[in-house]
Amino acid sequence: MSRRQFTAPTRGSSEPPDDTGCTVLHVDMDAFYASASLISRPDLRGKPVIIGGASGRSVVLSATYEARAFGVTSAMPMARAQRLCPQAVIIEPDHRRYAAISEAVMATFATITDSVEPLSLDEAFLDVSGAVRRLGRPTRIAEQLRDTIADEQGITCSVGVAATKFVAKLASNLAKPDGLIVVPRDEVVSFLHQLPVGAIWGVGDKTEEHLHRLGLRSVADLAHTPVETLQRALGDVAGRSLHDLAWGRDPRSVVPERREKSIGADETFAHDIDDPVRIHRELLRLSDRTAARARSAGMMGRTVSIKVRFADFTTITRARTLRHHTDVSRDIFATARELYDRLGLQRARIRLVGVRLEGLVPSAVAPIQATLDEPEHGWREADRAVDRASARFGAGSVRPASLMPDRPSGSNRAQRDLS
DNA sequence: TCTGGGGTCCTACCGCGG
DNA sequence: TCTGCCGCGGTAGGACCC
Repeated sequence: MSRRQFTAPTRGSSEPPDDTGCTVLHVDMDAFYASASLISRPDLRGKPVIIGGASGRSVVLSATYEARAFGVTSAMPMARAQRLCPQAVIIEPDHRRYAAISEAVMATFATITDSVEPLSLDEAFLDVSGAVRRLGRPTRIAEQLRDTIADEQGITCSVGVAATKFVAKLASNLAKPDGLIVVPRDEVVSFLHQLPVGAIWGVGDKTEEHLHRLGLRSVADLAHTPVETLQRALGDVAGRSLHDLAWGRDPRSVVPERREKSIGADETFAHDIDDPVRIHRELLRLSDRTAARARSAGMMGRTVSIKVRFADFTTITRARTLRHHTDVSRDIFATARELYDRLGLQRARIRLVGVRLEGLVPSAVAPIQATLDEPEHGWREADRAVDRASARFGAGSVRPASLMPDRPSGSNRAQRDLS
């Protein structure tokens, strides 16, 4: 495997860049889902491959660089991706495999430093300041990391090495695929100022458009705009933060083990629906899934929110904060259903519904409130029994009657099951 | 072109209590 | 008793990320 060892960002010399003080590494797997899927399909290496669902409304999860050459990008509707690259092989996502590889990669990170901040399955920040004496300079650590991951997992990654998270992240992005970029401390400003505003982490389509309207196209433009002007345009926090980032100022440190603040599930229907019974059934299924995931994470939440997206793509959310924390499917469903019913939708055409549990705290510290109408062995125990059965016989082996497939009954009976 | 699913963070607004 | 101010929690929506 020929892999780029390092690249200085602003000069073409082959001298190793000065990485003094550059103790933040951003490691990002290259086309992670696609690379992981190809481990078991080596015959597809070097060919255009798209990872995504086969159903009409799914989008591209990832694509090999060969498919990207045809203009296929992640989050693009599958139908469009297939039009752009009809010869591409489509592979259904295998989330278990991705989670397993991610776990192994994170374990490799943990051998380098305790200070690992995962951002998602396929990327993380590492603070290697404590590892330099043991393992060598940051660039050396990054090289070793790339070799280890390639050897052990059979996939490549790109690494950015810098003094701050923000610059390390930009560097790994520019290093893709299969590269390593070090941004020496005294080159940060010149490195940043050559980039377009859209390269900044946190500047998406809307903000980029906004900045373009103000005549700001590069990070240098941003840096030389008075902070007050940016604050007027984007708000106090965003304006100040963008101005700081444009000068390479980023005080954020690597925070290991970030705790999740909400857990939820949503589902886009294959076709827009307007049948309240089907929507209630979907809310039940999503509430069930959300509660099971909260229990498996050992968390309980106090706010239940629902999301409804209509056929025209407008989206609304409604939330209710309960008196006590819960991880009980029945409680979450009852609240979600009430929130939905209160919308008073008269057969509006709905594209997506979602359920989310927010304000999470570890179950161990959440006060458990027994309700007056709850039997001695209450719904929490029933949920736990379902969790145990699911663990033993597979997810979905036990579920509410209304979620059983191929029911011969009509909507009246389904309605009763939900109540 | 026609937009998934999982999240986080920010802003604005409102009602409430001191 | 009324009014204004302020902080806070809750809610809704939007932008963004992978």
